[in-house]
Amino acid sequence: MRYSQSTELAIDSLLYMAARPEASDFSVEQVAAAQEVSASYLAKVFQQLVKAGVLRSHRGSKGGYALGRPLSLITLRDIAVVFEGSSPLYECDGYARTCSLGPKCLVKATFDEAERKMHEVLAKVSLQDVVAQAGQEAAWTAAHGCAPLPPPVAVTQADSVGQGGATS
Amino acid sequence: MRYSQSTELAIDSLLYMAARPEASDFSVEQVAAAQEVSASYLAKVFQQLVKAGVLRSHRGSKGGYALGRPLSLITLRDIAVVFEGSSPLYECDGYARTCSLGPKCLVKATFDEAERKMHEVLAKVSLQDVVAQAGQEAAWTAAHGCAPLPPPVAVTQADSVGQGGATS
DNA sequence: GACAATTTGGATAAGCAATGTCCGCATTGA
DNA sequence: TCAATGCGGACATTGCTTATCCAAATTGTC
Ligand code: SF4
Ligand code: SF4
Repeated sequence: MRYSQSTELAIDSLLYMAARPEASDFSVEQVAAAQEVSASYLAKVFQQLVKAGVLRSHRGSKGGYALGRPLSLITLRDIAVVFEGSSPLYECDGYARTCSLGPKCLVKATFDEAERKMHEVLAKVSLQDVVAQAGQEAAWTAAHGCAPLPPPVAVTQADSVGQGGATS
Repeated sequence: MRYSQSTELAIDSLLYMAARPEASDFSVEQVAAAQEVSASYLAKVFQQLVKAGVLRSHRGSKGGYALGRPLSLITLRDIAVVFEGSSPLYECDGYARTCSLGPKCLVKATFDEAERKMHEVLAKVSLQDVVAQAGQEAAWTAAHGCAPLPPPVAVTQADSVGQGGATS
Protein backbone atom coordinates (compact mmCIF):
# COMPACT_ATOMS: atom_id res chain seq x y z
CA MET A 1 0.00 0.00 0.00
CA ARG A 2 1.46 3.28 -1.05
CA TYR A 3 0.42 6.71 -2.22
CA SER A 4 0.40 6.90 -6.00
CA GLN A 5 3.03 8.90 -7.79
CA SER A 6 0.23 11.09 -9.08
CA THR A 7 -0.49 12.26 -5.56
CA GLU A 8 3.11 13.15 -4.88
CA LEU A 9 3.50 14.80 -8.25
CA ALA A 10 0.35 16.84 -7.70
CA ILE A 11 1.56 18.08 -4.34
CA ASP A 12 4.97 19.04 -5.61
CA SER A 13 3.46 20.78 -8.63
CA LEU A 14 0.95 22.71 -6.57
CA LEU A 15 3.75 23.67 -4.24
CA TYR A 16 5.73 24.90 -7.21
CA MET A 17 2.87 27.14 -8.19
CA ALA A 18 2.20 28.22 -4.63
CA ALA A 19 5.78 29.39 -4.25
CA ARG A 20 5.26 31.78 -7.16
CA PRO A 21 2.25 33.86 -6.22
CA GLU A 22 3.00 36.50 -8.83
CA ALA A 23 2.54 34.30 -11.85
CA SER A 24 -1.10 33.59 -12.49
CA ASP A 25 -1.12 31.06 -15.31
CA PHE A 26 1.22 28.12 -15.51
CA SER A 27 1.37 26.01 -18.61
CA VAL A 28 1.72 22.28 -18.26
CA GLU A 29 4.98 22.50 -20.14
CA GLN A 30 6.50 24.85 -17.62
CA VAL A 31 5.56 22.87 -14.56
CA ALA A 32 6.47 19.58 -16.17
CA ALA A 33 9.92 20.89 -16.95
CA ALA A 34 10.38 22.03 -13.36
CA GLN A 35 9.25 18.67 -11.98
CA GLU A 36 11.20 16.74 -14.59
CA VAL A 37 8.25 14.72 -15.75
CA SER A 38 6.59 14.43 -19.11
CA ALA A 39 4.02 17.06 -19.95
CA SER A 40 1.69 14.32 -21.20
CA TYR A 41 1.40 12.79 -17.81
CA LEU A 42 1.24 15.97 -15.81
CA ALA A 43 -1.58 17.12 -18.05
CA LYS A 44 -3.68 14.19 -16.90
CA VAL A 45 -2.89 14.94 -13.29
CA PHE A 46 -3.90 18.57 -13.73
CA GLN A 47 -7.15 17.59 -15.36
CA GLN A 48 -8.09 15.62 -12.28
CA LEU A 49 -7.16 18.53 -10.07
CA VAL A 50 -9.38 20.81 -12.13
CA LYS A 51 -12.27 18.42 -11.82
CA ALA A 52 -11.75 18.47 -8.07
CA GLY A 53 -11.68 22.26 -7.97
CA VAL A 54 -8.14 22.48 -6.70
CA LEU A 55 -6.97 24.03 -9.95
CA ARG A 56 -8.67 26.39 -12.37
CA SER A 57 -7.88 26.09 -16.04
CA HIS A 58 -7.77 28.78 -18.66
CA ARG A 59 -7.94 27.48 -22.19
CA GLY A 60 -6.71 28.99 -25.38
CA SER A 61 -3.67 31.01 -26.15
CA LYS A 62 -1.98 32.45 -23.06
CA GLY A 63 -3.98 29.94 -21.14
CA GLY A 64 -2.77 27.77 -18.32
CA TYR A 65 -3.55 26.65 -14.80
CA ALA A 66 -3.96 28.58 -11.60
CA LEU A 67 -4.89 27.59 -8.09
CA GLY A 68 -8.61 27.23 -7.71
CA ARG A 69 -8.77 28.41 -4.10
CA PRO A 70 -6.68 30.31 -1.59
CA LEU A 71 -3.67 28.36 -0.39
CA SER A 72 -5.11 28.09 3.06
CA LEU A 73 -8.12 26.18 1.73
CA ILE A 74 -6.16 23.47 -0.05
CA THR A 75 -5.17 20.79 2.42
CA LEU A 76 -3.00 17.76 1.86
CA ARG A 77 -6.08 15.67 2.39
CA ASP A 78 -7.90 17.47 -0.41
CA ILE A 79 -5.13 16.56 -2.82
CA ALA A 80 -4.79 13.00 -1.58
CA VAL A 81 -8.44 12.11 -2.03
CA VAL A 82 -8.35 13.24 -5.65
CA PHE A 83 -6.01 10.40 -6.57
CA GLU A 84 -6.55 7.88 -3.80
CA GLY A 85 -10.30 8.05 -3.74
CA SER A 86 -12.44 8.34 -0.66
CA SER A 87 -13.69 4.80 -0.29
CA PRO A 88 -12.53 3.03 2.86
CA LEU A 89 -9.05 1.55 2.75
CA TYR A 90 -10.38 -1.57 4.40
CA GLU A 91 -13.19 -2.95 2.29
CA CYS A 92 -14.29 -5.81 4.54
CA ASP A 93 -14.56 -8.27 1.67
CA GLY A 94 -15.26 -11.26 3.86
CA TYR A 95 -18.46 -9.61 4.93
CA ALA A 96 -19.91 -10.33 1.52
CA ARG A 97 -18.69 -13.90 1.63
CA THR A 98 -18.65 -15.71 4.88
CA CYS A 99 -18.67 -13.25 7.74
CA SER A 100 -21.99 -12.17 9.10
CA LEU A 101 -20.60 -9.41 11.26
CA GLY A 102 -21.13 -6.04 9.72
CA PRO A 103 -20.24 -2.44 10.44
CA LYS A 104 -20.37 -3.34 14.10
CA CYS A 105 -17.33 -5.55 13.72
CA LEU A 106 -14.39 -4.29 15.74
CA VAL A 107 -12.01 -5.01 12.89
CA LYS A 108 -13.84 -2.84 10.42
CA ALA A 109 -14.50 -0.19 13.04
CA THR A 110 -10.83 -0.03 13.96
CA PHE A 111 -9.58 0.29 10.42
CA ASP A 112 -12.14 2.99 9.73
CA GLU A 113 -11.09 4.83 12.86
CA ALA A 114 -7.45 4.54 11.86
CA GLU A 115 -8.20 5.96 8.45
CA ARG A 116 -10.22 8.76 9.98
CA LYS A 117 -7.34 9.74 12.26
CA MET A 118 -5.03 9.74 9.28
CA HIS A 119 -7.27 12.05 7.31
CA GLU A 120 -7.60 14.26 10.33
CA VAL A 121 -3.87 14.87 10.31
CA LEU A 122 -3.74 15.52 6.58
CA ALA A 123 -6.68 17.91 6.74
CA LYS A 124 -4.89 20.07 9.28
CA VAL A 125 -2.07 21.05 6.94
CA SER A 126 -2.74 23.37 4.03
CA LEU A 127 -0.45 24.39 1.22
CA GLN A 128 -0.10 27.71 2.95
CA ASP A 129 1.32 26.00 6.01
CA VAL A 130 3.78 24.17 3.83
CA VAL A 131 5.08 27.20 1.97
CA ALA A 132 5.32 29.14 5.21
CA GLN A 133 7.41 26.43 6.79
CA ALA A 134 9.46 26.12 3.60
CA GLY A 135 10.17 29.82 3.84
CA GLN A 136 11.58 29.49 7.33
CA GLU A 137 13.50 26.47 6.18
CA ALA A 138 14.85 28.51 3.28
CA ALA A 139 16.20 31.14 5.61
CA TRP A 140 17.91 28.49 7.64
CA THR A 141 19.47 26.64 4.73
CA ALA A 142 20.47 29.85 2.98
CA ALA A 143 22.66 30.59 5.97
CA HIS A 144 24.37 27.28 5.29
CA GLY A 145 24.86 27.77 1.59
CA CYS A 146 22.40 25.36 0.00
CA ALA A 147 19.49 26.19 -2.27
CA PRO A 148 16.22 25.14 -0.68
CA LEU A 149 13.99 25.61 -3.75
CA PRO A 150 14.54 26.22 -7.44
CA PRO A 151 14.88 30.04 -7.62
CA PRO A 152 11.38 31.54 -7.77
CA VAL A 153 10.16 33.37 -10.85
CA ALA A 154 13.70 33.63 -12.13
CA VAL A 155 13.19 31.06 -14.88
CA THR A 156 12.52 32.96 -18.07
CA GLN A 157 14.76 32.43 -21.07
CA ALA A 158 18.24 30.91 -21.29
CA ASP A 159 16.98 27.36 -21.70
CA SER A 160 18.37 26.69 -25.17
CA VAL A 161 21.03 24.39 -23.73
CA GLY A 162 20.05 21.57 -21.46
CA GLN A 163 18.68 19.02 -23.95
CA GLY A 164 21.94 17.20 -24.50
CA GLY A 165 22.91 13.86 -23.00
CA ALA A 166 21.85 14.33 -19.44
CA THR A 167 22.83 11.23 -17.52
CA SER A 168 25.96 9.10 -17.50
CA MET B 1 -4.93 3.06 -2.22
CA ARG B 2 -6.46 0.13 -0.49
CA TYR B 3 -5.54 -2.72 1.82
CA SER B 4 -4.73 -5.83 -0.14
CA GLN B 5 -7.13 -8.73 -0.14
CA SER B 6 -4.41 -10.77 1.48
CA THR B 7 -4.59 -8.59 4.56
CA GLU B 8 -8.32 -8.95 4.87
CA LEU B 9 -8.18 -12.65 4.20
CA ALA B 10 -5.47 -13.10 6.80
CA ILE B 11 -7.47 -11.29 9.44
CA ASP B 12 -10.64 -13.22 8.76
CA SER B 13 -8.73 -16.50 8.76
CA LEU B 14 -6.94 -15.75 12.01
CA LEU B 15 -10.26 -14.76 13.50
CA TYR B 16 -11.70 -18.06 12.38
CA MET B 17 -8.95 -19.87 14.23
CA ALA B 18 -9.17 -17.61 17.23
CA ALA B 19 -12.83 -18.39 17.63
CA ARG B 20 -11.98 -22.08 18.02
CA PRO B 21 -9.44 -22.20 20.84
CA GLU B 22 -9.79 -25.95 21.33
CA ALA B 23 -8.58 -27.01 17.92
CA SER B 24 -4.82 -26.74 17.74
CA ASP B 25 -3.99 -27.49 14.13
CA PHE B 26 -5.92 -26.13 11.20
CA SER B 27 -5.18 -27.36 7.71
CA VAL B 28 -5.19 -24.88 4.87
CA GLU B 29 -8.00 -26.87 3.29
CA GLN B 30 -10.24 -26.41 6.28
CA VAL B 31 -9.77 -22.69 6.63
CA ALA B 32 -9.94 -22.12 2.90
CA ALA B 33 -13.28 -23.87 2.77
CA ALA B 34 -14.60 -21.74 5.62
CA GLN B 35 -13.43 -18.52 3.95
CA GLU B 36 -14.57 -19.68 0.53
CA VAL B 37 -11.23 -19.05 -1.13
CA SER B 38 -8.87 -21.38 -2.91
CA ALA B 39 -6.48 -23.36 -0.76
CA SER B 40 -3.66 -22.46 -3.14
CA TYR B 41 -3.91 -18.81 -2.40
CA LEU B 42 -4.55 -19.11 1.31
CA ALA B 43 -1.45 -21.30 1.56
CA LYS B 44 0.65 -18.40 0.33
CA VAL B 45 -0.94 -16.07 2.82
CA PHE B 46 -0.28 -18.47 5.67
CA GLN B 47 3.34 -18.87 4.65
CA GLN B 48 3.84 -15.14 5.05
CA LEU B 49 2.16 -15.21 8.42
CA VAL B 50 4.48 -17.99 9.54
CA LYS B 51 7.50 -16.01 8.43
CA ALA B 52 6.20 -13.11 10.50
CA GLY B 53 5.68 -15.28 13.55
CA VAL B 54 1.96 -14.77 13.68
CA LEU B 55 1.32 -18.41 12.84
CA ARG B 56 3.22 -21.55 13.71
CA SER B 57 3.26 -24.40 11.24
CA HIS B 58 3.42 -28.09 11.87
CA ARG B 59 4.51 -30.10 8.89
CA GLY B 60 3.85 -33.68 8.01
CA SER B 61 0.83 -35.84 8.51
CA LYS B 62 -1.62 -34.41 11.02
CA GLY B 63 0.15 -31.14 10.54
CA GLY B 64 -1.41 -27.73 10.15
CA TYR B 65 -1.28 -24.20 11.45
CA ALA B 66 -1.76 -22.74 14.87
CA LEU B 67 -1.49 -19.25 16.27
CA GLY B 68 2.10 -18.35 17.00
CA ARG B 69 1.36 -16.16 20.01
CA PRO B 70 -1.38 -15.48 22.50
CA LEU B 71 -4.34 -13.69 20.98
CA SER B 72 -3.63 -10.61 23.04
CA LEU B 73 -0.23 -10.24 21.40
CA ILE B 74 -1.46 -10.25 17.81
CA THR B 75 -2.65 -6.80 16.86
CA LEU B 76 -4.29 -5.67 13.68
CA ARG B 77 -1.18 -3.69 12.97
CA ASP B 78 0.97 -6.81 13.19
CA ILE B 79 -1.12 -8.46 10.52
CA ALA B 80 -1.30 -5.41 8.30
CA VAL B 81 2.43 -4.85 8.13
CA VAL B 82 2.97 -8.40 6.96
CA PHE B 83 1.20 -7.70 3.69
CA GLU B 84 1.44 -3.93 3.36
CA GLY B 85 5.05 -3.60 4.34
CA SER B 86 6.46 -1.07 6.75
CA SER B 87 7.97 1.45 4.36
CA PRO B 88 6.35 4.88 4.46
CA LEU B 89 3.15 5.28 2.46
CA TYR B 90 4.44 8.60 1.18
CA GLU B 91 7.76 8.04 -0.52
CA CYS B 92 8.64 11.65 -1.31
CA ASP B 93 9.76 10.85 -4.84
CA GLY B 94 10.32 14.45 -5.86
CA TYR B 95 13.02 14.67 -3.25
CA ALA B 96 15.21 12.54 -5.46
CA ARG B 97 14.34 14.61 -8.50
CA THR B 98 13.83 18.28 -8.10
CA CYS B 99 12.97 19.11 -4.52
CA SER B 100 15.81 19.91 -2.21
CA LEU B 101 13.72 19.86 0.91
CA GLY B 102 14.19 16.71 2.86
CA PRO B 103 12.81 15.03 5.94
CA LYS B 104 12.26 18.51 7.32
CA CYS B 105 9.60 19.16 4.71
CA LEU B 106 6.20 19.69 6.24
CA VAL B 107 4.56 17.57 3.56
CA LYS B 108 6.63 14.52 4.28
CA ALA B 109 6.43 15.12 8.01
CA THR B 110 2.67 15.37 7.90
CA PHE B 111 2.16 12.20 5.90
CA ASP B 112 4.51 10.34 8.20
CA GLU B 113 2.65 11.63 11.21
CA ALA B 114 -0.67 10.60 9.66
CA GLU B 115 0.64 7.13 9.04
CA ARG B 116 1.98 6.91 12.56
CA LYS B 117 -1.39 7.83 14.02
CA MET B 118 -3.02 5.21 11.87
CA HIS B 119 -0.67 2.50 13.07
CA GLU B 120 -1.22 3.67 16.61
CA VAL B 121 -4.92 2.88 16.31
CA LEU B 122 -4.33 -0.49 14.70
CA ALA B 123 -1.76 -1.46 17.31
CA LYS B 124 -4.27 -0.92 20.09
CA VAL B 125 -6.63 -3.67 18.97
CA SER B 126 -5.63 -7.29 19.31
CA LEU B 127 -7.37 -10.40 18.06
CA GLN B 128 -8.43 -11.02 21.61
CA ASP B 129 -10.27 -7.71 21.67
CA VAL B 130 -12.01 -8.63 18.46
CA VAL B 131 -13.21 -12.04 19.56
CA ALA B 132 -14.32 -10.62 22.90
CA GLN B 133 -16.39 -7.97 21.17
CA ALA B 134 -17.71 -10.54 18.73
CA GLY B 135 -18.84 -12.59 21.70
CA GLN B 136 -20.86 -9.73 23.09
CA GLU B 137 -22.17 -9.06 19.63
CA ALA B 138 -23.17 -12.71 19.39
CA ALA B 139 -25.23 -12.46 22.54
CA TRP B 140 -26.95 -9.39 21.19
CA THR B 141 -27.72 -10.79 17.79
CA ALA B 142 -28.73 -14.15 19.18
CA ALA B 143 -31.51 -12.37 20.96
CA HIS B 144 -32.66 -11.13 17.58
CA GLY B 145 -32.46 -14.46 15.83
CA CYS B 146 -29.47 -14.03 13.50
CA ALA B 147 -26.26 -16.02 13.49
CA PRO B 148 -23.31 -13.77 14.19
CA LEU B 149 -20.56 -16.27 13.45
CA PRO B 150 -20.41 -19.84 12.21
CA PRO B 151 -21.32 -21.39 15.57
CA PRO B 152 -18.04 -21.88 17.41
CA VAL B 153 -17.59 -24.03 20.45
CA ALA B 154 -18.05 -21.26 22.96
CA VAL B 155 -21.78 -20.77 22.50
CA THR B 156 -23.93 -21.30 25.56
CA GLN B 157 -26.15 -24.34 25.19
CA ALA B 158 -28.80 -22.83 27.42
CA ASP B 159 -31.06 -21.69 24.61
CA SER B 160 -31.38 -23.50 21.30
CA VAL B 161 -33.38 -20.87 19.51
CA GLY B 162 -33.88 -22.01 15.96
CA GLN B 163 -30.35 -22.15 14.55
CA GLY B 164 -31.56 -24.48 11.81
CA GLY B 165 -32.51 -22.50 8.76
CA ALA B 166 -29.36 -21.54 6.94
CA THR B 167 -29.55 -19.18 4.04
CA SER B 168 -30.71 -20.66 0.77
C1' DG C 1 -11.08 35.92 -39.73
C1' DA C 2 -6.63 33.33 -39.65
C1' DC C 3 -3.29 31.68 -36.56
C1' DA C 4 -0.85 30.07 -32.69
C1' DA C 5 -1.02 28.51 -28.06
C1' DT C 6 -3.15 25.94 -24.91
C1' DT C 7 -6.38 22.72 -22.42
C1' DT C 8 -9.60 18.65 -23.05
C1' DG C 9 -10.92 14.02 -23.58
C1' DG C 10 -10.42 9.59 -25.67
C1' DA C 11 -7.84 5.81 -26.96
C1' DT C 12 -4.32 2.93 -25.94
C1' DA C 13 0.21 0.94 -24.96
C1' DA C 14 3.65 -0.34 -21.43
C1' DG C 15 4.84 -1.61 -16.80
C1' DC C 16 4.12 -3.56 -12.59
C1' DA C 17 2.36 -5.42 -8.45
C1' DA C 18 -1.44 -8.24 -6.65
C1' DT C 19 -3.87 -12.28 -7.41
C1' DG C 20 -4.26 -17.02 -8.32
C1' DT C 21 -2.65 -21.83 -9.69
C1' DC C 22 0.37 -25.72 -10.14
C1' DC C 23 3.85 -28.99 -9.02
C1' DG C 24 7.79 -31.28 -7.09
C1' DC C 25 10.09 -31.59 -2.68
C1' DA C 26 10.52 -31.96 2.43
C1' DT C 27 8.72 -33.32 6.69
C1' DT C 28 6.20 -36.01 9.91
C1' DG C 29 2.93 -39.23 12.10
C1' DA C 30 0.95 -43.70 11.66
C1' DT D 1 6.59 -47.53 3.71
C1' DC D 2 2.69 -44.53 3.03
C1' DA D 3 -0.34 -40.82 3.32
C1' DA D 4 -1.02 -36.24 4.75
C1' DT D 5 0.55 -31.90 5.06
C1' DG D 6 3.40 -27.61 4.63
C1' DC D 7 7.28 -25.31 1.68
C1' DG D 8 9.09 -22.93 -2.02
C1' DG D 9 9.64 -21.83 -6.69
C1' DA D 10 7.80 -21.05 -11.13
C1' DC D 11 4.33 -19.41 -13.69
C1' DA D 12 -0.19 -17.42 -15.68
C1' DT D 13 -3.72 -14.00 -15.09
C1' DT D 14 -5.67 -9.75 -13.88
C1' DG D 15 -6.18 -5.05 -12.90
C1' DC D 16 -4.38 -0.62 -11.81
C1' DT D 17 -0.95 2.81 -12.50
C1' DT D 18 1.92 5.04 -15.45
C1' DA D 19 2.81 7.06 -19.82
C1' DT D 20 2.08 8.64 -24.58
C1' DC D 21 -0.26 10.33 -28.58
C1' DC D 22 -3.70 12.70 -31.16
C1' DA D 23 -7.81 15.05 -32.72
C1' DA D 24 -10.95 18.50 -31.06
C1' DA D 25 -12.25 22.65 -28.60
C1' DT D 26 -11.16 27.12 -26.80
C1' DT D 27 -9.18 31.72 -26.71
C1' DG D 28 -5.96 35.62 -27.14
C1' DT D 29 -3.50 38.14 -30.79
C1' DC D 30 -2.45 39.88 -35.26
S1 SF4 E 1 -14.65 -9.87 10.47
FE1 SF4 E 1 -15.18 -7.78 10.57
S2 SF4 E 1 -13.91 -7.13 8.95
FE2 SF4 E 1 -13.60 -9.27 8.65
S3 SF4 E 1 -15.27 -9.55 7.29
FE3 SF4 E 1 -16.37 -9.93 9.13
S4 SF4 E 1 -17.03 -7.87 9.44
FE4 SF4 E 1 -15.69 -7.47 7.77
S1 SF4 F 1 8.16 18.84 -1.13
FE1 SF4 F 1 8.42 17.73 0.71
S2 SF4 F 1 7.46 15.90 0.03
FE2 SF4 F 1 7.45 16.91 -1.89
S3 SF4 F 1 9.39 16.17 -2.52
FE3 SF4 F 1 10.11 17.99 -1.57
S4 SF4 F 1 10.47 17.09 0.38
FE4 SF4 F 1 9.49 15.37 -0.52
